[in-house]
Amino acid sequence: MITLTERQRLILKAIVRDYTEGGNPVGSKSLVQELPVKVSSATIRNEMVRLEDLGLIVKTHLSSGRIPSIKGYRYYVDHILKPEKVDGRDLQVIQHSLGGEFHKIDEIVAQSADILSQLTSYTTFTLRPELKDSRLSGFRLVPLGNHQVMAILVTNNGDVENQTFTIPNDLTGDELEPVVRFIDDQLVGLPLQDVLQQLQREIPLKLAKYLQNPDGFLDIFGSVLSKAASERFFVGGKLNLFNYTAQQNPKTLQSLYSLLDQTDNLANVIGPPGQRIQVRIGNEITNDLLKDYSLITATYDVDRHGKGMIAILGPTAMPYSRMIGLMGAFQRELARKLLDYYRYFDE
Amino acid sequence: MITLTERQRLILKAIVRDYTEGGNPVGSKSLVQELPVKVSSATIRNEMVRLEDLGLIVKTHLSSGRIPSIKGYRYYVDHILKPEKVDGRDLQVIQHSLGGEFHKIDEIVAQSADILSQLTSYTTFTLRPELKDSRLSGFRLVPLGNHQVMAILVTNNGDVENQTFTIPNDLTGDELEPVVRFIDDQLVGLPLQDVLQQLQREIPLKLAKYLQNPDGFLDIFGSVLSKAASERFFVGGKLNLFNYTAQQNPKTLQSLYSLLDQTDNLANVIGPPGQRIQVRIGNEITNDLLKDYSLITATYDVDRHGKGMIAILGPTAMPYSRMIGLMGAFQRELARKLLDYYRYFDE
DNA sequence: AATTAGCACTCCGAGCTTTCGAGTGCTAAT
DNA sequence: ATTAGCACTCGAAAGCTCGGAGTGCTAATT
Repeated sequence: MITLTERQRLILKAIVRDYTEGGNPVGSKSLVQELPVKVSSATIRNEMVRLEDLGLIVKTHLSSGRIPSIKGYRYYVDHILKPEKVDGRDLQVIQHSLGGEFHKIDEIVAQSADILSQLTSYTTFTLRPELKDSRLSGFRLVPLGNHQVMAILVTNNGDVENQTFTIPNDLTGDELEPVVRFIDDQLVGLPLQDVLQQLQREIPLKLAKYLQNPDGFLDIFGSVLSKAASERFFVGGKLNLFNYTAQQNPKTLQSLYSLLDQTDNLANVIGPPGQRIQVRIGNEITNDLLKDYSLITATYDVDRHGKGMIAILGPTAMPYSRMIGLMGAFQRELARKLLDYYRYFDE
Repeated sequence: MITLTERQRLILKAIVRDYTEGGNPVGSKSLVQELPVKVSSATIRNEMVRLEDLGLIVKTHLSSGRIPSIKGYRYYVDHILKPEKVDGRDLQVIQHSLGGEFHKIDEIVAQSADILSQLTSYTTFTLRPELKDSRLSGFRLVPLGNHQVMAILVTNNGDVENQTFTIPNDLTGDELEPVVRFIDDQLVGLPLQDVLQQLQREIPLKLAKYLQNPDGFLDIFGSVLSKAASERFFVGGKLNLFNYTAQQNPKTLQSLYSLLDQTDNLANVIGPPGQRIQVRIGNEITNDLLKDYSLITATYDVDRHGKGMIAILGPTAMPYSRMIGLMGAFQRELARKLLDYYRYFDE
């Protein structure tokens, strides 16, 4: 456990702030003017030697100013930083953008990623409230004519998933009736996870009683079901990558872009829902591509409708204080909006 | 009209090829070895002076080798180039990727953009066969319970568009019946364009006979309808931008990315369906951001189901011959696949 | 014991110079 | 009409200088 004197903390704080704002290593002379205590540059230099011994700041070369190390950011975030009160205008932007009418959870969550990236100028991810606790509340097969049929799956949370299939022969209501009855009797009310499991074994057996050849139906049902039960990430502000990654080589940028396009990887990056707000800095992120970035994640809680996540990806030199304040506000607003949305389906 | 001697054409052709492959300005000495005719470097230099006077090649500085000008590429494409026979493996990739089973036109067309970008290492756009000639062949309102209703629109080409709406009160079959009857009687069979027009004036009036308060329904119907009637572009290989644009500054790259993300702009870039294969080079493209790139567009024809487009965006120094050959093959394969797909809905 | 002034030392980066090689245009000879 | 020969040009890479910002250390001061 590292303990710092008050003056050392002030110096570390000032170094973090200066470097984050200006992007240049910070020297002892410029600190003299900024510190609230009156000391000479030589004293600051002596203190900096101690901070460096503790591994909190480093030099870029033998006679350069100092920049915070990962450990330094860590200490700053854990022990110095106070979340900034969120700006009134920012709050207004959030409330206004979430204020409109939405017809899908996914729309709200996708929109959230965009707002957050706009407010931060960084890249953001959002994950909708987990689907694993959702229950199947309805399934429809709508014949569209022309050898097409649309399968629609509805959950108790109001999520709707659908897919159109082309089939060899048109279906009639009579053929569908036993299938629909089977679903209603046996599966409605079960968590999607359970249905997904049963799909492997029980369902084909049971369905055999109702249908001659259940394979076609199983494909359709399984496909919509797994679509409905899969996690979905939304990414906002991909273009912002260009802004905070300027000095890097283009290959790295390309890899990053590619990472952000494969949204199924993002689950590993963000990690499971956890404490309310979490900051991971540099190599604390379990992905080598992101070892020079920082990731702020937050879990939002929509009561019994599950938990979701929001995340901000940016440079390690990031205005953490503002970001964390913003995250807190967003967390609350999003949870509130979603609760409001879910009210429809609770009655 | 420019006329060149045979030797001049050979020189221009070699310059285009060398520069396209190597990326460096081409000098007289290296050409000596490559030309099929035996001449000295001095002779080539003399010829190059003439080609430069005609504006077909330029120097990057006073004593550098030559690179083709836009006019030079133009001449090459129009008068020298022969489309390369498409590689057997490439053809196999195309056929295999289009060979699978699809449930939507859009899936096929989106997949096409990906295949083409993979084969070319460039960025590609595809536009599905125009929807404007599609006719409305069905409309459904499916109550999902929980204050939700799904609107489904089907066209005679088998396109299905759907959207879920949250409504204040649950609908019953009885309430929907007159609306569905109205659509069937009055609108089914009409081109989507016509329906869209009527939506402004006639439909609200006529609907008043059937429904007390038609506004809610009009919103829903209009929303799905305009979704169904809108053009949609698919972009493939956005990441490839990083490869063929390396030397450019990152700001340009960012703008380009942004352009490709706003797919509604792409209609202007690609232009209307036209001749079968068209090459636009540098400033011939009506978009300043693309003035250092080339665009190859092709129109594919699916008989009475309309025409669509495919396009390749790459550097001006592009292996045109291979690209055009590939474009031709792709054009045919895609048209064939789509015809095959449409067969279902023709019966 | 903590702080500070003074100073020699380090290193980066911007700008300048040098050098090398590839390429050109021109002239005169073939 | 073609070619050999040659002086000339320019860019890119490598080497150089120099100023500025910053450091650590020592000795003096509080």
